[in-house]
Amino acid sequence: MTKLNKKDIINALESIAVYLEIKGENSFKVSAYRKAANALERDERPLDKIDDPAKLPGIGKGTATVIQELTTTGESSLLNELRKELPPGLLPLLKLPGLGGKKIGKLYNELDVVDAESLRKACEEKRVQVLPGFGEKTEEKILAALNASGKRPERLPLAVVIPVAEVIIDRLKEMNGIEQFDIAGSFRRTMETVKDLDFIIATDDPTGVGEQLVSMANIAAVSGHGETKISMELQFDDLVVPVDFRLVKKHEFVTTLHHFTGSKEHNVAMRQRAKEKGEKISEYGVEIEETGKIATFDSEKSFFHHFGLHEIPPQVREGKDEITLFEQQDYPFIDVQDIRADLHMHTTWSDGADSIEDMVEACRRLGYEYMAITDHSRYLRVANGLSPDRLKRQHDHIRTLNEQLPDFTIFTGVEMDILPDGTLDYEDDLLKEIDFVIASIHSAFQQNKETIMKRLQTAMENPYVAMVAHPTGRVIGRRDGYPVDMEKLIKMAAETDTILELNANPNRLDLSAEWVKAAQAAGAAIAINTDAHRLDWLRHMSVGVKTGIRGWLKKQTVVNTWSAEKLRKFLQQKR
DNA sequence: GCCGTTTTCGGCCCGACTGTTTTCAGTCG
Repeated sequence: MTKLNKKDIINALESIAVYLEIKGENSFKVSAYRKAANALERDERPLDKIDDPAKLPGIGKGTATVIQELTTTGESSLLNELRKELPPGLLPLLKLPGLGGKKIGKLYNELDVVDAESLRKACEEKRVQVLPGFGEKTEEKILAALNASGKRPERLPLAVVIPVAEVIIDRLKEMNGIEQFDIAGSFRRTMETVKDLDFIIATDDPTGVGEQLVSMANIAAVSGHGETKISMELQFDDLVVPVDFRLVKKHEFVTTLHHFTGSKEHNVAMRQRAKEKGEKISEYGVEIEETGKIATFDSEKSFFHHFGLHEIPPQVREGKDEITLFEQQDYPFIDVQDIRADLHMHTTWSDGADSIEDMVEACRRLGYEYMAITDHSRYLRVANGLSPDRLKRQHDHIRTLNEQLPDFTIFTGVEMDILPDGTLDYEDDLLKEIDFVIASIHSAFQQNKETIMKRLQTAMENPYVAMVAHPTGRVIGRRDGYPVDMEKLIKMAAETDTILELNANPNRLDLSAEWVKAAQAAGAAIAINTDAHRLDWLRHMSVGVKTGIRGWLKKQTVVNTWSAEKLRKFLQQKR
C-alpha cells in the first residue's frame, strides 16, 4: 500500500467531486466534497496531527469516512467505484470554458464522448449541435476551446500582468462618464499569479462606458457584453490577458469591489456572518431582511464596521480565520508608508541601468531616510561584478556623496555571491569596511539541498553578512530556484541575527508570503527590498509590502521601517 | 453531503450572461 500524503487526499476528494458533478449528482453534494477538500487544505496541521477530521467545519460523517479510508488503506472505495463507472478522460474536459458537469454528462451519455479526442470527433461530425441544450454555437466554442487548450498558461505571473493593468488604468482615466474605478480580484489580493484582471467601474452611463471599453486598442476578442459586465481578451504581442469589467452605480461601488476582490472563500464566510444577523450580502449592497432595505457603504472600512469588524486588508481575505480575528482587534500590519529605506539595488557600476546619483535622488523623492547601494561582487562577471579595487573606489564615491546630504544616509553595500564551493566572494578584511553586506546565490542551482544549505550557513555565520537576498532564488512561472530547507534557514537566520529578504520584484516575491509568516513566527528579521536594476523598479516596493501583508507581516519585524541608527546597532551586535 | 438554541428536515451565496429556448438551464466567478 502506498502511503498518501495530505495533498493526495485533498486531490482524491476533489476528484470525487468532479466525478459526481459529471454524474449529475445533487450540486450541494458535489460542493460538500469540495468543501471537505478545502477544509483539509486550510487546516495547517499535517495529516497525522488531525485525529478526527469530522471536527473540522465542512467535514461530516460521510467525508470523514472517505478520508479515514484513504489514510488507512490508501484507497477510496467510492472513488474506485466512480472510476469504474466513468472514463477518467472526462475529467480534464471540465477545464474547457463553457463545459460543466451537466453538459459533459450529456455528451458522455448521448454521444459516448470519453475524452478530448472523442469530443473533437463528435464536434467535427456535427453530432454535438443536435443534442438538446446544445447548438451550433456551443459546438463551435467547444472546438475552439479544444484547439486553444494547452497553448496558453492557465495563470499568469503577477509581474506579467502589472504592466497590462497599468495600461488599462491609464485608459480608464481618459474615458468619459467614469466616476470611480478600481482593480479587484486576485490582482488586488496580490496573489503571485492571476487568471484574469477584474475592474470595477462606477458610472451613471453604463452603455456609454461600455461602448468606450469595447472600442479600446489591443482587443483580441469580446467574449461577453451585457448591461453590467463586459468580458474581453486583450493582446500585447504574444501575451493574451482576459479582462472583466463590472459597471455599477456609484453607491454600489464598495460592495461590488469587495465582492469581486474575494476570495470566494472569504465572501462565503462574510455572507454566513451576515445571515446570522438577518442580512444578505450581494455585490449591490447589504439587504436587511426584516425591512427589505439595501444598505450601501462609502468605503470598505465602513462595510466591515457594519459587521463589527476592523478593516481586513485584501491580501488576507482568504476565508481562513481572518474574520474572527478582526472582531477583536486591529492588526499591526506593515504599511508602505512605514518604509524608510530600500536596502538592495544596482547601478551602472555593475548591471544596473542608472547612476548612483539618480538612484539616490529617486529614493529621496520616495521619502526614504536612508538606502544602500548594493552592486554585484566580482564572481558575477556577466553582471560586471566589482573587483575589490572598484568596490573600494565606489564606496569612496558614496562616502563623498553622503557628506553632501545632511538629511539622508547612503549605506555602502554589496550583493556578494556565495560561490559554488561554499566560500564567499570577498575576504573579511574587505567586508568589515562595508555598511551593508548582502549574500546571495546566483550559481550552481542544481546542487543538492545539503550543499546549498552549507553555502547559506557559511554566509549566515559570517559576522559581516547582514542579509541573505532572495532566499530561494525562484522566478515565478519560470524556475523553481535552488533546493532550500526553509525551516532550517529561518532558524539559522534567527539564531545568527541575519536578515532575510522579502524581494519585492514581482517576478521573485522571495520570500513568499507563507515563508514570511514562518520567518516572523521564528523571530527572524526581514527586509523588504526592490533589488532595482533601474529607476522605475524602485516602485515595486508596494508589491513587496503587500506580499508581506499576505504573510501577516508586522511593521516591527521589517528592519527598513527602523531608523538608520537602530539598523546600524542591529548590524553591529552581530559583528 | 453538511448543518442546526428558532430547525434532525430543508435549506445550502448570489447574480450575470450566453445560448438555447419560447421562459430557462448551465456555466462562471
